[in-house]
Amino acid sequence: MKKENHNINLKNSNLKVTPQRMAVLEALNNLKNHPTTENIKEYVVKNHPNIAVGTIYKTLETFVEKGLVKKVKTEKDVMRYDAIIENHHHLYCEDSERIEDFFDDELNNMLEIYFKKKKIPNFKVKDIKLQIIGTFKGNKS
Amino acid sequence: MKKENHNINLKNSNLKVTPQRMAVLEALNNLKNHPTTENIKEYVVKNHPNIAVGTIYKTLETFVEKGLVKKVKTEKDVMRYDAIIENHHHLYCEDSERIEDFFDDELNNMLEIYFKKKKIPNFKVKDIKLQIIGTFKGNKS
DNA sequence: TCCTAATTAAGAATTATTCCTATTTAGTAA
DNA sequence: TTACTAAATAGGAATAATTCTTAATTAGGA
Ligand SMILES: [Mn+2]
Ligand SMILES: [Mn+2]
Ligand SMILES: [Zn+2]
Ligand SMILES: [Zn+2]
Repeated sequence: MKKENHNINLKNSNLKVTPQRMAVLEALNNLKNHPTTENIKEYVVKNHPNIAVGTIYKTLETFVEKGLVKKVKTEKDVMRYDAIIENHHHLYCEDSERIEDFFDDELNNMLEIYFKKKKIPNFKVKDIKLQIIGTFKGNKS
Repeated sequence: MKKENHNINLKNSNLKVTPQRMAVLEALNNLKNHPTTENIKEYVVKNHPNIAVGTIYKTLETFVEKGLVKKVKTEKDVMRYDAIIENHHHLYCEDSERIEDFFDDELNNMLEIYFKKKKIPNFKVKDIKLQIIGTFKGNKS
């Protein structure tokens, strides 16, 4: 994703375009595996050695509020972020911190149809995400 | 769930039966909404005013290790625990901290069949959990 | 170019959780 | 029963992630 797009995304959200925000957006788009704030800091610091860590926290919070990024649910004490906004699911590795994206339109359709037919009493479904837990075969975990 | 069962669960896990562990188990079984450590502490303290908060953390960690309870994935900074071990899904309220259990064998079967047929490359599925996000209608949120 | 509300840097403060260690205790075996 | 000992707990210090505070800086508009 190019700088132009970041620029546009920020403006669309009524956010001032600052070097710090551009840097965090770039980190989010380049880092895989649903980065922690720490991961993002490490990436950003390369080009912006003077950025304050509080700014990164604040920036991420702002981005979540504006819907530019999403938080990823985990059972750990560190927050992780997802630069991909479109609906998708996650593969959680049982023995490492690896979390991969999983896209599957067929699955989404199946679930949509299922829950359209079978209502949940007293609950209005807005979104469904799968946590697919298991292990990655082969390559680096 | 009666005290007898707690007793048995602990012994089966090779854990000494202590008043503290009994109390935490009882709290877990009585508190709904996937309690935090704080919730559990508040409950336990009623009958065990002298329990140390560190003991509750340690006890919960031990229970998770032994598979007596599970952690619940959230995007918050407080851990939440689930006394229900059998496979089930969760309804997450968008506007509150409410998380309810959702059991659905038909859904589980559908998913099992789906993923049996459609393999995920390089990933061995062990477990699938749905996060069903939305809002509760009516009653107290 | 100037103005000002928004943003940032820096570091203190907070919160949840973990760690440490002296003391206590559950379970076991004499 | 009693004594023993590994395991568990209490109490409090330490840590780690995150949030808060405030003075200085800056982006974007007039
Ligand atoms: Mn979490
Ligand atoms: Mn924390
Ligand atoms: Zn993702
Ligand atoms: Zn549950």
